[in-house]
Amino acid sequence: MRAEALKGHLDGLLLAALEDGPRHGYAVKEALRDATDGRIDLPTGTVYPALHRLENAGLIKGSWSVVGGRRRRTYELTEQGRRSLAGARDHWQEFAAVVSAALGGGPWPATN
Amino acid sequence: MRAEALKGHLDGLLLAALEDGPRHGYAVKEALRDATDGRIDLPTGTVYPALHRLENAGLIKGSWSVVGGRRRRTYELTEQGRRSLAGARDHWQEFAAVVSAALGGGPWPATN
DNA sequence: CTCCTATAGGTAGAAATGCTACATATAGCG
DNA sequence: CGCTATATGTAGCATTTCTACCTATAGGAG
Repeated sequence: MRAEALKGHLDGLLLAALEDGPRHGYAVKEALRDATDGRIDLPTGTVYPALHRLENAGLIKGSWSVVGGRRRRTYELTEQGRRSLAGARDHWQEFAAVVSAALGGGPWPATN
Repeated sequence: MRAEALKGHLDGLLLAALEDGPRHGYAVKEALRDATDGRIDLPTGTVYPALHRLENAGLIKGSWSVVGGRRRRTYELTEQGRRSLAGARDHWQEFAAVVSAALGGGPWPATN
């Protein structure tokens, strides 16, 4: 799947991956990959900066821990993040409907 | 509608607007706006560069004319453009299905 | 023990793409 | 005459994802 197609929709997906409970960054990447049958397999250079962005925006909150000798930064949704996720779902629905209609091909309005 | 959401999907929409026959740039913009009930109302600074990109890529072919004292550049799909449009539709279908599934919320696979 | 892979986090710089703001020019209406 | 719609265009900005790197630990293969 052309990954650039995600532009503008990744944040919602990352938030959704955290909806069921806290996860660390690497687990978010894996969850997204597994949930989409491998079709969305983000490079780490995309995941980590995106999580930092979301944290800076106050949509998720991270905390350090050490598990099995490896340090982890575990993220969870903030209240604002939950609201943002709900908004992302609404926007996606509208966006998908509009693009599907326009692309799918019904007759286009006549223009001179 | 958040306009950045279009990133990566605009080309397909522009190609679709030309599927039924040639149109000039301004008409493409209007057709897209009318077909989407005003939800996709692109600024000219988006439309014209995008059409130039598509022409450079060989997906559309433009030609100058003068109608009512105004110069127009009329575009039509090339064969390659038609194939690209078909591909864009396929990619959109898959993309929309994957994002809808991941965002829509079924249970996420467990990860430690 | 050493090498390789998976796990875990990260940054720097490039590439793509849509937007804002501006510039130009004609037609037509009030 | 000025304003709006039509018609095309460019320059530079902003955002976002990607590629290519770097660091480090755990654990299995050899």
